[in-house]
Amino acid sequence: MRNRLKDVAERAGVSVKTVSNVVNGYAHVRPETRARVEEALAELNYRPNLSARSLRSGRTGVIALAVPELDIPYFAELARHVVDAAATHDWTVLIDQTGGVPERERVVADGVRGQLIDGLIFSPLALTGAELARRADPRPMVLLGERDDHGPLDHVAVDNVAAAREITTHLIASGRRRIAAIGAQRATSGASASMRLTGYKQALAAEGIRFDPRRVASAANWHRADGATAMARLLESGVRPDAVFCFNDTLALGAMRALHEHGLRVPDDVAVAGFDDIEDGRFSVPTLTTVVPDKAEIARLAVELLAKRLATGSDGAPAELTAGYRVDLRESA
Amino acid sequence: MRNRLKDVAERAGVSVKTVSNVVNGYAHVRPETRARVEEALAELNYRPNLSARSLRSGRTGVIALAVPELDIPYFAELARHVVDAAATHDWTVLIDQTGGVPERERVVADGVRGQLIDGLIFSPLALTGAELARRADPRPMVLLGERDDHGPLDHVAVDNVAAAREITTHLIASGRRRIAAIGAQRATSGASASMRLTGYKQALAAEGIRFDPRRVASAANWHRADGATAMARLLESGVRPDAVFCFNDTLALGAMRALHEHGLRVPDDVAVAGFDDIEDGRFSVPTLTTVVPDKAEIARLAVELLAKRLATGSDGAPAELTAGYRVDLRESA
DNA sequence: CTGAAAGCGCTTACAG
DNA sequence: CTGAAAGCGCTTACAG
Repeated sequence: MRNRLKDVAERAGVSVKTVSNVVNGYAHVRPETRARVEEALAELNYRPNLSARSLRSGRTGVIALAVPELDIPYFAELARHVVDAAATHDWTVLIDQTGGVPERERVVADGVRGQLIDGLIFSPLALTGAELARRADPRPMVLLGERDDHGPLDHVAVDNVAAAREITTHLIASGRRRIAAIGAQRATSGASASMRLTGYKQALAAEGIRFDPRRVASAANWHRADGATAMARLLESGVRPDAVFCFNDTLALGAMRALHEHGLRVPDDVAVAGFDDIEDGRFSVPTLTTVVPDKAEIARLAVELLAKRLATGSDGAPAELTAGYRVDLRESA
Repeated sequence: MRNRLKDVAERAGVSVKTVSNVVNGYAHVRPETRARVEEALAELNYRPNLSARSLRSGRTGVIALAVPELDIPYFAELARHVVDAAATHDWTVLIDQTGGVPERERVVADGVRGQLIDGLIFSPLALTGAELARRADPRPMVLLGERDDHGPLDHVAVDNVAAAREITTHLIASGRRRIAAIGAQRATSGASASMRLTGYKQALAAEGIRFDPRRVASAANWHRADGATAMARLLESGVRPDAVFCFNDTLALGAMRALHEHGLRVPDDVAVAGFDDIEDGRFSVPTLTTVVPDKAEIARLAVELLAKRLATGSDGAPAELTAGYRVDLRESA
């Protein structure tokens, strides 16, 4: 059974143009004509061929979201919000996982998708702002996540320095002095790590606590296993923290696990704070004190930025939008 | 800057056909010609227009994965494996979230995507096998998740009854007798719940333990919050379980939280077992004993089934493939 | 308010 | 080994 516009037109006894008008909701179609067309549309179960439509119109109605990994809860939750926000524009979201691997990030930035997508929302880990700026793909791209080197690119972020400072200040205010940090990374892996480290240092300085680099544990990745390893390393190195600020929640959950294995209680012996507000942290034992970025707002702003570029043909100065956050005090600190 | 096949052809001084041959890797192009074309391709930064290509070929190279929610860790982990498996076929994956809402599931099954996708991998919750079988979309679809009523449809599943029986038997073998179950659902929400309940009952019967319906708590959804609520309800109802089999890991994590809030220790007072092997359960305190379905195999089998349909033009009897699982004994039971 | 026709960029028989 | 040309299904000026 064929069911092209042409077949519908023949069945309804009108021209292809008229069927197209009805399908696309244009006004100025006589009610009787419209009814006949709609009947034919239903009878043939007509579905527009999106390839043909986009070949003609230059738009596919598909945007891509590229994140390091979908099974990192933060990105899964973010993806869900992006899908929801995109739905308000009738856009479909195609999800790319880069693994944070430079080569795969480059491929994403350079538009491997060919003309499959209208635009890209990208959370890069490895690529620098300069590399991103000289991408070969002309389609609009919105960056997610904090960067210190963003070139002339739209981007949406949360004030990571302020948030990290605020939650560290809370640890200090609750009487902790030997505060460790987990999650430091070499500068190229996005800037979240360095900004959260900066906020941590600022809080210490403001309260007159000397920064001790031995209390900072790096983590190449931010999975639970990395948090557990880093915490164990810290404990076994002789540093005796009474609190630890983990740069994300999965690190924190891993750190809590390691503390448990070392016979230490949270928060009695060591207070633990995270960043991201993933669902796990609301049900862990103990529940996790964390920074709650407004993920829905991040997604909404990113999608709207893309919509604006798509509407204006990519003109205009790059936008730098900031989404809100709050610190949620729970049981762990 | 235009960069169609035609522009490349003009620059290289050959016909469009020859450029197409080079782009698509067909043999029989003279080396000098190939070199000239490749140079022109690079100079113009040529990207094929996927809309045009698929309008012509009838294939888009995109498959869809439809799951209830991406921020349910099991589905996020599964999605990651599907994306990986699809990559081996050079396919891109577009992800749909249905929320388990009947109307949205119907829209997915009936192929709203128009001709955007070549096939669909679908994990339905609300739709019955009969409803799925009479879908309006001719493109191949592979079902994920256990069903008792699968019509003539390809599907990939894990033996849920056996797995549930096995983990419940472990609880009994470790000396528990008052074993509760959390996660029962009315039949329409997929069949995972009813199959896991069946396996649970079979294990009790095999060991001569009377089934007590008061020990079964239902959960409309399977999030952590639902597990916590169900566990609390069970504890407050006067049932005094010494173990609980939760129908998935997020329920189990929520249940452990509720047990903690009621001052009960896991596993000393109450043993807890889950299903799914999400990453959280490997780092929770205590770590979670669970059924480990082979998610990579599920994804691989589903993608291969789709590939086969796509290759044979959808002919052939429906396939019913079973992926493996194992029970992983950890600290909670 | 409706129709006939061009053209989006590609692939693919068909010739040569 | 290479070229000229048709056609995939749609949208959109252009006529009427």
